[in-house]
Amino acid sequence: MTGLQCVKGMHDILPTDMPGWHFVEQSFKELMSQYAYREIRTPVLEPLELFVRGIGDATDIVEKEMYTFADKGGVDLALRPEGTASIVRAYIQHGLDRQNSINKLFYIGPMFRRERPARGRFRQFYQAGAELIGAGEPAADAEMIEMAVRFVQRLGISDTAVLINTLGDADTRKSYRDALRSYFRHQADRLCQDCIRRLENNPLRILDCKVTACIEACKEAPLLHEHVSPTAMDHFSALQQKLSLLNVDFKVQPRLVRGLDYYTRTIFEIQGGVDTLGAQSTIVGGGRYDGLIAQLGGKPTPTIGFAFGIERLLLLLKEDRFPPETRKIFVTGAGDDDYCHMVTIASMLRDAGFTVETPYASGSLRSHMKRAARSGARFTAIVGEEEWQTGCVVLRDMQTGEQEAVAIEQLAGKMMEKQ
RNA sequence: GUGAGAAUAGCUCAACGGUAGAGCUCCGGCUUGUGGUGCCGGCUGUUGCGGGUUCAAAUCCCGUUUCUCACCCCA
Repeated sequence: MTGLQCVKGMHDILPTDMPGWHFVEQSFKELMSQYAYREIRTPVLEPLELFVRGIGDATDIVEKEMYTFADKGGVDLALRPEGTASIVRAYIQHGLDRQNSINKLFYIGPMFRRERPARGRFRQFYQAGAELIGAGEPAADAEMIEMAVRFVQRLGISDTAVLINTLGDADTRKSYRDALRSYFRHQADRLCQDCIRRLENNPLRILDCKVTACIEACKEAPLLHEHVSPTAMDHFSALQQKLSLLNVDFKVQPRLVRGLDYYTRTIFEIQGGVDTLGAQSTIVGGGRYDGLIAQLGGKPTPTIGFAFGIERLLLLLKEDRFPPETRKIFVTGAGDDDYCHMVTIASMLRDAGFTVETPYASGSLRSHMKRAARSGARFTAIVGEEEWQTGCVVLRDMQTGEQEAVAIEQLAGKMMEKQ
């Protein structure tokens, strides 16, 4: 294992891994299409300022966990750490709101975060997500959550839980944060070191600390929902009613919070695979961020979205769910002189839509059959001089071992009916 | 970023101070027109890397890199 290798936290996705990737990506694209979402692709490289303004520099994120550098012209650039800010940038830049008052967008692509790597957590990882821009109604939230739930179901992941909460509006956050600070200042001697730091940085995070003493200290903490405006609470109730109508099971989790400031009102997570994923059991996360577009220079527009990391999701998938390779056939001759016959048949079958492999080396039919078996092809067609003369091939079903002579012009049809 | 564990053939692992091994995979053969089961044979390693201790290090010690687990963070 000497020599060149991947940069820390980066990983190769090898051909044997691909069935899972295709399954996830195609399932997601199909789902998005069913809800009339359209794909958008944005650059991996963005102005650093996009994330500074979008995510905020209050946390460690921008400073410590983003890949940033000064370009030769002196412009500060960043490898995108997430999808949302770029989507919003493109939305504003191209005036998408003038084409449609509602934009339903989805994306898939690599993101970059300079975190400590762990199982299912990489520094370059693939994320996919959906954004619904221009609809602030509870029905929009409901559809977003429903899509996320249907997606996870479609992948065959069971034992999941859908958690929802409301963070109220922008001013709710401020007043609640102040209330938490003044409450926890009097509890400071009970809190762990991390939480004492969170007290100034990000007091909401104290609420989901795992230390027993902190959990105790939280018990009498002021409740977020007491600070949420009646309007926002109505929004949240309406969302819950609609989710019930959509037959989506959910649990209100009043302590569910987000690290970033731009979230407003609805936030949600799907958790699953606690046994497999350990502490990283959140597989889909989303929420409403009605203030972000204005923050990035657009006109105020309500927006909600969700996103998931593909690597983490793949850890939960069972391989037998991936569709097997079908319509594959191995075509071989019986001797060196059959090359011409072999490639003619191969060509014909490719035109008919089959995946076709042929042997390159000369060798015994035996060795070619061995290769055919290892190729995973369902069928093998043998075309030797004998067959060529009579205008047929020997078609062998590699699963059952049955074989028969089939006329060349009937070959494609014959395989179709057998699959 | 903090703390802990791991690293041996392509893969899963054994050897735990005394010449580095197995299973699987891969390659070839077992009547030159029949594979996946069987039998026979073959390839592959500076034991992650660099130092140290020792007559002798995969094995003990130090450093380093990568991975893994928990924490931090989580867009």
